[in-house]
Amino acid sequence: MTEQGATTGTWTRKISRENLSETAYQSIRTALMHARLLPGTKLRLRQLAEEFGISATPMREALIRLVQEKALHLDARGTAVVPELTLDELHEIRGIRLMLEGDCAARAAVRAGVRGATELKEIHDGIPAALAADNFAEAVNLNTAFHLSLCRLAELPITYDIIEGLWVRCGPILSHLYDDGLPPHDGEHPHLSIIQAIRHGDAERARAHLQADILRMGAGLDRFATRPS
Amino acid sequence: MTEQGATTGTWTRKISRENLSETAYQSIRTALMHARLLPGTKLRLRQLAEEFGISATPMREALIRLVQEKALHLDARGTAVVPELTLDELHEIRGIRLMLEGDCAARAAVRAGVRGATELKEIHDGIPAALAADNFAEAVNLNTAFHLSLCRLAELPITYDIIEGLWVRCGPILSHLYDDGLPPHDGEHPHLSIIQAIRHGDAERARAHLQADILRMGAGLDRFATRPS
DNA sequence: ATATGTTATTTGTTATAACAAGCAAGCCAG
DNA sequence: CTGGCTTGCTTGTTATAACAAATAACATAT
Repeated sequence: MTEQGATTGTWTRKISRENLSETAYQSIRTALMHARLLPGTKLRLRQLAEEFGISATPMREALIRLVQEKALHLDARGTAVVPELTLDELHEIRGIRLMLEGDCAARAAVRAGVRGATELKEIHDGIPAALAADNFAEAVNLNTAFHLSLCRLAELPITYDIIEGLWVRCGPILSHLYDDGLPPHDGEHPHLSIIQAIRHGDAERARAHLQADILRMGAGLDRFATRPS
Repeated sequence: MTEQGATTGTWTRKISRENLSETAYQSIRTALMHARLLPGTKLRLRQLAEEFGISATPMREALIRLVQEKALHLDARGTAVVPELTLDELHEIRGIRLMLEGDCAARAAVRAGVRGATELKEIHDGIPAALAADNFAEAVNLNTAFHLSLCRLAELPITYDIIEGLWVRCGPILSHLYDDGLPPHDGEHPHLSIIQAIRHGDAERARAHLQADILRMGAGLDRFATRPS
């Protein structure tokens, strides 16, 4: 038989002991983050379970987890529903992001340097390409990926989880950005300024440009939050 | 029969339908926050369910929720266990708290004013009293209550939830503070400085004193985090 | 026609049992 | 006595069914 020493590299891949609930959880979560589920959508237990081809128990677990991170909420009946975001909530999230993502940008500039900059550049380059093809959804997804990748570079796992949670919550309303494209920018695209600051290891410039980018994007979103401020 | 108009006032009270899983969830959560569960403790599904007098299903739901907010984590087998906190994690949490709680303090000073100050004073006054009675556990709980009440005064619900989540995660290691009492302070107790700043509506002074308090408490905790920094 | 009461259906909640994987104790062979 | 195997038990995972509450549909009376 083939011994372990007889081959180089890994030929075994981890058998993902695929948890049914975990899989369902990830599916719904990325659907939320990719704006494929609109605010107000009801996620019914048995119906969803059938669509996923699983039983109610693991389906319920997936929904519970999403409710816990407030990516969904339960209505009076107990049905999971994609939440609407009030203007107040949107502003509060923006405030938190300015602090936490700002911190990540600053730290990424110190820790990631050139390596991180190229990684981000690669992601960002897809945005103009997607826009040229009128593929707004893809552009928005890449924008999300850009921000999250940046935060990952900071190597602050707890901070990262918080930020990702905020993005999941905002996901459903990102679909509104499709309505009339991404907000404009004057001069160089903010992402490029961020990338350059990181490449140069300039923490404070990275923070400032990232915060400017958050505010730019936020302006485009404000109009679409539900009225009851 | 008695008509509705025949009585004055309300004689009906809302019947809160108590969820089994919700109750179990809250129980474990406050146990964690009050440092009654030590790091490394295993929470076995059936065993816990029996202790709570419920079946496995709602018990599992409670554990899942706590795992989701990282108040617990699952070992390789899938058993829920009270997590240990590494020094890195502790430091990261402190950094986040400096920002978010700092913000809450500043905003509380503006929005809560004198009203909030008296509320906080009432909580804080219990601390020297508890210490005088050698009741460290109570003193630590009051300290937690002080910080969380302060954050509630800022009326930033999303921020508050994040902060509370961090406190839950730190809960189990707070028990180490019992070992040799709360960290000392020179001069006026930091809480009193915070309260005064809030009473005067001085946002920046409130922020500064709160951050000083976080650093003071953090110093007492550093020694006890698990080694693998 | 509207309002009210009744019934049927939908939907979340909990309990229970079958299942699978891991771990430990014990047993047998060397 | 030790190594490896088997057996049984513990523990998480999933499916299913009984249950309870809310909603919707329908019928009836005013």
